[in-house]
Amino acid sequence: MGGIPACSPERSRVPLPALVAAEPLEQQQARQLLKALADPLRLDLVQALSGGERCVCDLVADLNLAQSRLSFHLKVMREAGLIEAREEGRWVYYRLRAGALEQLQAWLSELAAGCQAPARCCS
Amino acid sequence: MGGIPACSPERSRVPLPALVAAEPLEQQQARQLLKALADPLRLDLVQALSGGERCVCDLVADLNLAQSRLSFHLKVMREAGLIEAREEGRWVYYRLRAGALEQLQAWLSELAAGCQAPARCCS
DNA sequence: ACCATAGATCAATCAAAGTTGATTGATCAA
DNA sequence: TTGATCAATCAACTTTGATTGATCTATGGT
Repeated sequence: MGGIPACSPERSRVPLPALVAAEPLEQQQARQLLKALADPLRLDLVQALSGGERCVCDLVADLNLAQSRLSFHLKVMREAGLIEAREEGRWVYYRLRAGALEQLQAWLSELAAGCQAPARCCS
Repeated sequence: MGGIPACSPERSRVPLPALVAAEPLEQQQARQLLKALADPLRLDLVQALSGGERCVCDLVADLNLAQSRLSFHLKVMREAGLIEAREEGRWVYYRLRAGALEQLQAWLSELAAGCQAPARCCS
């Protein structure tokens, strides 16, 4: 039919930013990951995904929440690089990015390294 | 003069909640820690404290921010158990709680453990 | 072609966090 | 005692983030 399909902005399952391999975390990336984790619902999602990949419709059913709400939070997590998606037919499966978790651990580890130094006396 | 001093609510340097030893993190505690970390200014603070204890006046000067603003964020971090304070004369020194960082690492580690399981097919 | 389902997006609303400036209590030095 | 400095708190305001319901595109079955 007529009309050029052009770009279809809907269902835009693009890879998205995503973190690069096992590089040490930039502060900005760390912040996004932490923010993606620092929400009650998203923590429930992380928990649900900690056993392995799940599709959206499962998550909607298991956690008993509005689909648009879930979609919103998945997007936040995806954009932070905390999870990634895989499409299969009309379903989308999400899983945690183990690499992101490892990067965060490494980042925390560095913080902990020198934090016990005695105070420089002020004034 | 007259009047009972009673309790002085100002400068209430109480220990505050704080986490217990090296117990595994409850979801609620993890969330508080993550939220305490997931803010640009607080990340700068964490960075500043990662080299060791610092007093508030130093932090105000180094990061060049309003004192009340700093105080607000220190409180958030303190209540999350991410940092702890030590008073000395009219100064207050803050430091990162290494234990909290370790707990978070352990928590992340558990998440990463099983997250690579293949999808259960839905529908 | 038609309809049902999966899932993303948008606009509007509402709630939670952060910012600012002023004030207050403590502590210390002169 | 006076005055300066440190740091916590409060109230008013602004900004950010989450929720809701509606809409829209894909996909797949009939």
